Amino acid sequence: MRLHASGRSIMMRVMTSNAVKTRFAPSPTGKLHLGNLRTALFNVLLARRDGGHFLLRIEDSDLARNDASAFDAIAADLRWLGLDWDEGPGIGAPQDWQQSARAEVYTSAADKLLAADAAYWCFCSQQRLAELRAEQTRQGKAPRYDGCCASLPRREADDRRAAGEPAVLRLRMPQSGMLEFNDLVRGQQTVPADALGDPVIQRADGTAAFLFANALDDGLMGVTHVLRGEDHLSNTPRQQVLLRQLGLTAPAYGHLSLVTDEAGAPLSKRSGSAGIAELHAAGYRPEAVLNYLARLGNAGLDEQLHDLDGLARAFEPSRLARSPARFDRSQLDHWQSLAMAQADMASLLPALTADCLPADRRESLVALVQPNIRFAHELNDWAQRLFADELELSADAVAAIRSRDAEFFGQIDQALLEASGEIDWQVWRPRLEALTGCKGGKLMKPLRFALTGLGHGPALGAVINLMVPETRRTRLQRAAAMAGEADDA
RNA sequence: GCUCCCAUCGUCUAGCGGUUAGGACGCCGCCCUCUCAAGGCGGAAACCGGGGUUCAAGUCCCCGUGGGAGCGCCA
Repeated sequence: MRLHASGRSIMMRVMTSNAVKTRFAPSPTGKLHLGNLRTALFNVLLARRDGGHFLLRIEDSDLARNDASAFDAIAADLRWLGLDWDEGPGIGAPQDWQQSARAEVYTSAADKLLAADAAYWCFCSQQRLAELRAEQTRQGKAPRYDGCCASLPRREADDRRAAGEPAVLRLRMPQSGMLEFNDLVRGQQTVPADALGDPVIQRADGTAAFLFANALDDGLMGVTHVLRGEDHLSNTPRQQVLLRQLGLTAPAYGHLSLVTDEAGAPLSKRSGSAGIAELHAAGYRPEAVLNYLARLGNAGLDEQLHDLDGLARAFEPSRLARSPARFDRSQLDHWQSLAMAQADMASLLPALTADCLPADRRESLVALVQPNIRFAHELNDWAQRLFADELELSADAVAAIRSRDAEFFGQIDQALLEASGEIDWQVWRPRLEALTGCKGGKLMKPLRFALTGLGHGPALGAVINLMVPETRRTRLQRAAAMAGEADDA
């Protein structure tokens, strides 16, 4: 795996000393979708707002599902959007941010919990657990561990383990009372303690379960604020108990509502249509995606396109929506249009790959059509349209051209021949109107179609100036021929 | 089934007891323009239902309904 933090991130790390630290902790099991990405973004915004750090932690403790290419894809997506991390891949040792490199950390914390009797060995077979769940479900009760092994004497448990009997480690949860915490976005939360069973924190193979590794790392790494999906809401009390037993400070948690697809169904790792890589490939600009996502389920921002710092300034977790938010392509497109309108030349030129135009007109073309396009690849359509030898004419174009006669195009062609260099459309338009006897749209529409094949586009005077004179002639003569045919017919 | 979360225009949302229920995207119309885009102006469009509390409820409470999550040796 190759991961590098940007220079800017390293600078941030050195220059900031604020205690706030947020994190994004994906497991490399699939690609990021917009919901994941929004979670990452919100954590970045919170860190930025308070001048804190953002940590990218790779949660690959479950080795079987680890996937190096997924890992790279996640990093690539985040980097594309400029969501750089101050701590994580590319910075320091893997032990600082990759769970598969931290096995000893989890083992030693597990030992501590065991020693404090905050956790216990459970020898229940998977079969027994399955039967237990089935029975509980049948009785209409919530399926959860019944505490069968909770009171096993430590001595006996140790003997059974020594004898090679497989066992998992479970965390002792309070049996009664209420578990409370204050959620950054949802406010005060209360869960009855008896609704929660004792969760497995270490698997039989000795690896740490998600609940455990995730909370422990937050505590150990000094994470102060965690914004995560609402699917973790009910994990929170367990993680808090866990950290308390270890004497670690739990971060403040805030739970974000889901992002659903356009049909209202939950986004999955398989939702290809809303995948980041797909949006990238489709030509969406990172600023557009960022500005759209920053407002999804979030109010309080103005209608301007902002960079990360601008978005961060107005970020406030308690203002985040608690209800699910639906992905809406037309709103993303709106931000894409704004982003395109404000894009700078340097970021647009690489997208212009068509080679049918003179090198010295590349920038002029971009400047001319930028206000008319939504995606950079459309530059190539315009390049073809204005500079290619061949121009395909639609039925509409043909009809518009045939609405004038051959003389019309011939006159314009001849007149334009006399023009040298830049033509001043303020002068030339009235001149052509007088020459052809056609005013306004009667002149412009057929001319536009003859020259570009389209009925709309940038100001025609500018289009004419940008075009190569020979191409202009070819097209006018072709139009004259077509109009002539119409006369004959 | 149990526990928890959620519910305002099609969509994203403002609203934190008294509002002509506001904005944005999209849509429609007009203006501008050769045209498109942009911009300007205008329009259609919402409080899930039922009970309370209150002089007054989108706003507070309860019950429904609908949606979602969790209840795993997944993360």
